[in-house]
Amino acid sequence: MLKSATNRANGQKHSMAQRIEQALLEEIGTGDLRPGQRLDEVGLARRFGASRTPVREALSRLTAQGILVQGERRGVFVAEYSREELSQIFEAMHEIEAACARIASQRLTLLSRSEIEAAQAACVAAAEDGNRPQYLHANESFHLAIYRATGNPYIAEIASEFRRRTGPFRAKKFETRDDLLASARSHGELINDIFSEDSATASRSMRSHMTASFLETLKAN
Amino acid sequence: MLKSATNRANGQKHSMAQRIEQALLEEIGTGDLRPGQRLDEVGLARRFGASRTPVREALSRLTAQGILVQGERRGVFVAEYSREELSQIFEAMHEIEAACARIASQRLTLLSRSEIEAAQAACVAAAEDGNRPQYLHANESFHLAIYRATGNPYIAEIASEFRRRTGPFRAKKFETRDDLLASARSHGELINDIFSEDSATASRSMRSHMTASFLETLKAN
DNA sequence: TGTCACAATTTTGTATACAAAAAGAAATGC
DNA sequence: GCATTTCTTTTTGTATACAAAATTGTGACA
Repeated sequence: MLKSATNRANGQKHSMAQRIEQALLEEIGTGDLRPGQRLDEVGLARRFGASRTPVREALSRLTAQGILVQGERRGVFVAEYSREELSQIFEAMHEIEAACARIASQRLTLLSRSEIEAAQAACVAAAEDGNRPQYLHANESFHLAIYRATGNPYIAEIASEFRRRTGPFRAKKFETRDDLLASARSHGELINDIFSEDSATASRSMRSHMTASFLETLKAN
Repeated sequence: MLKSATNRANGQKHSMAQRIEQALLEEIGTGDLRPGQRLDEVGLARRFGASRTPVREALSRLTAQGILVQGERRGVFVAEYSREELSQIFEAMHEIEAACARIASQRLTLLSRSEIEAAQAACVAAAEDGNRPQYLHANESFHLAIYRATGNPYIAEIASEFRRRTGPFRAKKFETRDDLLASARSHGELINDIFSEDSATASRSMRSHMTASFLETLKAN
């Protein structure tokens, strides 16, 4: 297959490698690709109508981010964590998220306040509709809005990365409409504390939100 | 060039792509490759006696880690940060390192205590000799020992990553023998506080160590 | 002298080929 | 029947080729 059939044949402005990376990230995030599942280079290449080269590049980058892992034997797999590992990852997230909440509460601007509130409104709407995929998306936006509110893209990036890594595990805990409503309520309290302009309160509140989230996640896995 | 000339021709058990990644990481860490410098694919390929394929893989992974950045125009560059960006990165490190110190102080084992003490002894020795490269290495080991003492490989990895990213900037501040001695003394206080078994003290002490380090780094850049 | 067009060059992304290594399967010996 | 060896198949890593895009260089023309 010649180059001419790759880039412009579809509507994307990104390279094939980037598109594959995004697509895999999406499928892992939504749980279409399960933890522990093997990713076959030639299979993916066929699926995306590309050669192994861009597939390899995508896998390599996802591996560098810890989303995928190089198996002991052969092949690349969707990262799979034991309860012990999951607890360590959540401990790390716990720390980062708490720091984000503290910094965000110290630096709130009108813009970031609005973004957080808008995201929360979307969460509530999706929860009331019992629309799971929409809630998952709104929930990500909500946390991203808090990360952005820190004004520090480096912390925000770390936090997002952990969120991507734990996506498939956290996703499982949103089964019923009540799960969504409970999560949205929890957001509400969190917002109050972040907007309270007392950074210690904000940080403590985020810790408690994360602890709850972790317990739910453990139950669902 | 055929494959037979690649893997076993040298003494490494890693793939060419991994060796290139390591080599570049090393050179960036020591400052041989300066921030802002362009990395040419074909040039690197020639230099390592390989083709563009493994070079590309190495660059791609280093880019995913934020060590390198994709230039606006063409080419991949060693990441270069403005004072503003540097301050944001140090803020993030600040948070992570403080969390590490706190957790480490809560979980100290005989082993991790010994590792930290051994690393510090190496720092002191290198500082007294005025041996800069050796001090740089011992300094890394010291901080790595603290990260390991958290018992949490995920936090440790984040902390290490930041350390790699800021390596070339921090390295500049160790010019004279007195710089090394001052840094080693600062470690001494930090150890005392981490070993004090009061995690709040440990965290506060690390914050002050990092703040000092940041000020020194800013002066040197 | 400046600017526009257009040719030459470099750089990037992808495809394909192939050899080494590993895993799996079949055959051989005990 | 089980262990060991040998043969196949799959998978991985790398080299090379090539076309599209971007950059640079060059010259014509106003």
